[in-house]
Amino acid sequence: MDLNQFLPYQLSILSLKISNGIAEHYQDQFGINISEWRVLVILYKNPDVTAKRIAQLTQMDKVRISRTLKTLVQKGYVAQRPHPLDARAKNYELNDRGQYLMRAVIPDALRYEEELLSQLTSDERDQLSHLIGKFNRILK
Amino acid sequence: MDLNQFLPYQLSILSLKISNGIAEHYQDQFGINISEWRVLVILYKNPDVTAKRIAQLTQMDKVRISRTLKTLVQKGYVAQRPHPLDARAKNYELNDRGQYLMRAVIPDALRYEEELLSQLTSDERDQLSHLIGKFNRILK
DNA sequence: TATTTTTTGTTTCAAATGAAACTAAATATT
DNA sequence: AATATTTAGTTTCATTTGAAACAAAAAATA
Repeated sequence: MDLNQFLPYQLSILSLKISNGIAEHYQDQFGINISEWRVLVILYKNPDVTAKRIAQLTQMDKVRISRTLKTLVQKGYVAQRPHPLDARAKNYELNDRGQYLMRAVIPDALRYEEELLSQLTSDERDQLSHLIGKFNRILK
Repeated sequence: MDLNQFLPYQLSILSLKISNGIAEHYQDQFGINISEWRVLVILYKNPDVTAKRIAQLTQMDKVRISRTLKTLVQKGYVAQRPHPLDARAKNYELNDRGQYLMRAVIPDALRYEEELLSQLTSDERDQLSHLIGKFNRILK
């Protein structure tokens, strides 16, 4: 009964450790916070997403998503268009400025990840990505 | 350059997924929030800890720790005593009520973890615990 | 040993957060 | 078709959060 090993606890500490370091860097370097970063990643990968879809993909609160999208539109990184099938929803996508931003941020992010992953063996890297995938499937 | 695979991002989503589910349960069942839970875990494992030590162990902000400890003392789960060597600091430890609480909470927490881990193979479980340990060493 | 710097922890205050209530539209039910 | 229910997203408001300023003690330096 070793609580030091308690998984959710360990995982949240680990996740905090990693994102604490990253958050400050993003703010200083690009003027975006973690919420904005998460939403930008989704928008970068997905052409037309609604707030609901972002909620599903990020596990973020809908209020937070609503406000983050508003900010990103105000900052001029994101375009919003009416949803063709649902008048309540909007489709969001990166505009040119957003694309440009992401092309600056991503290499930076990947460099950080690289630095972290370089300290794992190739087997460990495989295991890690396998485990993350598996957990995400388990947790719906 | 697959951002879906971006580790810090994946990890924070995963960690959120897991703790979102847990947080509500702890609040309903035991009236404690995640901050309190984290500090209680530390106090359960360590006999005499200061706020500083808790910060090191949990990655939590010092203001949050200060307030969480105050709450836990008020709720009657934690005793505080002057630090023998440093008049600025205090030593904290679970009192009887705190011990009693943890003996109720822990089996519950472990049951949840069990449920999660039962969906991994024995190899995957080993890999997971190895990886968490390794990351924690890498990240100081 | 007097003075400066650093460390530990708390308080203040402005910003971030999210539950609850709300609007408006879509879907289901009668 | 009319009405009720559910869904998508926003606003309000009370709470949580943490940066910055602070107090007090310890450690370092002169």
